[in-house]
Amino acid sequence: MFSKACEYGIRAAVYVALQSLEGRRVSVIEIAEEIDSPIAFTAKILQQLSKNDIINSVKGPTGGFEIEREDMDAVKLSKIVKAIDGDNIYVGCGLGLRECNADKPCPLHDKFVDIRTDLRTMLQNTSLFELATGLEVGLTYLKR
Amino acid sequence: MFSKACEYGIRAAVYVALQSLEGRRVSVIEIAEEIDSPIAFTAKILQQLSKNDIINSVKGPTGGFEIEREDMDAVKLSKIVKAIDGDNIYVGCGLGLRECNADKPCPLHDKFVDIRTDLRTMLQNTSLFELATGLEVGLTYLKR
DNA sequence: TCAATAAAGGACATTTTTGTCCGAATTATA
DNA sequence: TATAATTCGGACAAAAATGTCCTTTATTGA
Repeated sequence: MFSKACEYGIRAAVYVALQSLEGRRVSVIEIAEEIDSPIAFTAKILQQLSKNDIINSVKGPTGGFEIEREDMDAVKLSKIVKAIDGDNIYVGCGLGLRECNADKPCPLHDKFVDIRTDLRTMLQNTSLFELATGLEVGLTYLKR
Repeated sequence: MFSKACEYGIRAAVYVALQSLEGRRVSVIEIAEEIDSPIAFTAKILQQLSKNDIINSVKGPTGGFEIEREDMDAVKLSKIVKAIDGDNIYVGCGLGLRECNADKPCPLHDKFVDIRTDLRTMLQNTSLFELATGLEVGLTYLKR
């Protein structure tokens, strides 16, 4: 569904949000540890998130990654997915046709439209804050 | 969503079904031409489909691929997807966690369950026959 | 100012996916 | 029986995704 990079990216962003709620800025090493991901690869992904204004990065001692409380509401999953995987998941054709649409549909088009729309809606409506609070309360997990 | 191999596999299977409805057995070359896919790669995928009893293959002159009318009903998309991509798409965790379930859910678990279930249901309920007939009537397309 | 800390960035390595090539096996038909 | 058409199977090639390493840059605080 999502690429590995995107999975790590979402998990990392949620962890950063959770810690920012506690007022803590976190390092790549801590993030990778807490979401169980390869450190250097995670660092690359965090750079992408930072460049796409999804999280903030601060260099130097006491540096790390963080996200403002208001951005947690503004940043929806769709923004993260688009930044890392592009939007082909919920825009492209299920069978890989370039020009698949209601006028010239692939055999799966109609059946796919609903699922794709549900997925898009879910990603566009789910904020980082929402996901972070579930974690905060101990209802959800980011590892294993 | 699906791998390229799986996209080609579904398109190939639908084309074989369509031609079998007309009583024609088709070659790899014709299939690749009609679904706009790389020939040799498509040949490998057809082998997989054949080994998984999704389509039949016949060697030698006048040989090619075909599928029985009754198998078109029995073969659902889920069988093709499982044969090529495995069932991780609609079974695995959206964020890549190995042990994600209702007891120990990832932050996206609840929101993903519905979409994943819809996808699984759709794949399990859609037969090759159904897809082939849409093509036959000229309502859908396999190229571009 | 200097040392230590942390992200940024580039080069490289590994693995997986996608794709190609070619000879072997099978079989219809002349 | 010989030939040609076709799939099968293995080895190889290329591209993309995943992952690592090391140097540079920025910044803090002693």
